[in-house]
Amino acid sequence: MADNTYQPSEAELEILNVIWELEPVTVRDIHERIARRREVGYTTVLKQVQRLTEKGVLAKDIRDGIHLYTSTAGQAEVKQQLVDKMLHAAFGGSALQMMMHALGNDKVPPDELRAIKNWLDKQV
Amino acid sequence: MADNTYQPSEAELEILNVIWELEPVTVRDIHERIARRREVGYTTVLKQVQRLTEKGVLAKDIRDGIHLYTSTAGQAEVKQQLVDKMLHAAFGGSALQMMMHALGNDKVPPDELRAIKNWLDKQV
DNA sequence: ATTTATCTACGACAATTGTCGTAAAATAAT
DNA sequence: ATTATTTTACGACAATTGTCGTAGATAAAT
Repeated sequence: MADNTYQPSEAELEILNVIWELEPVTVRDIHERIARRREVGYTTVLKQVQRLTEKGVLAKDIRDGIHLYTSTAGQAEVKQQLVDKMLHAAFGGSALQMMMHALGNDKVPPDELRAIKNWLDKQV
Repeated sequence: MADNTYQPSEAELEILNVIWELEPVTVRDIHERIARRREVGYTTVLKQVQRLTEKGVLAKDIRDGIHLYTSTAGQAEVKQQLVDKMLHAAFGGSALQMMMHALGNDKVPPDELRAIKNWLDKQV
């Protein structure tokens, strides 16, 4: 299995997101999902999936001749990782700074804000 | 000047951070700063700076034969941009999700949390 | 002025990323 | 069985990124 701290590229993350939601999945499944939102060739997705498998981030299981993929990387860990990296690279590790950029400018709906406050209350 | 929505790479951001703090700066300044934290050649930094300048993200002003650089990209905008991208790519646009990953696991000090709550109170 | 030291310009290179095309293999349809 | 369809494997390519080395230009020291 992959070490838990893989940093996927953008296209890779797009694929991982589908897998986390639907695993186990075929390449076709993934492509179908992604192609809803943007144009991309089947072989493009396939290649990306094969690379992720090579890297050990995905595991392949051939059942009845059908190639099924699952993730070996934990969703939470990967996302944590991504956030942490940005936190340090862009905000000097200040969660508050990041928050303000994430929430500050407009368009985060008020109920999101309220939900966050709620959650924070439970934390502290 | 660059359009306000440039997405710097990691090494580029590292440089931009120094510039935002100290501009106008020489390449030497930047290199000196970055070399404190990790080993990297002067020409490596120089090249990166030149590329950023080519892209229009930095502006160069030669005064008395000294090459001084400043940023044409707003710090807030660039960071906003980075956060927004991650917000959508990794968390389906849910600020709460992102928050929980940013703050949830461990090591954000309590006073940070309190500061964030404080700030949120003022927002809602 | 000549030499020395410092910067800048330029180009190079390997690794990664996003993207396909083509060919081979496997399945399904007739 | 033959043909057609679908999947997978493989390799290719251009763009980007991170990294320097070398050489030429500039400035400083003697």
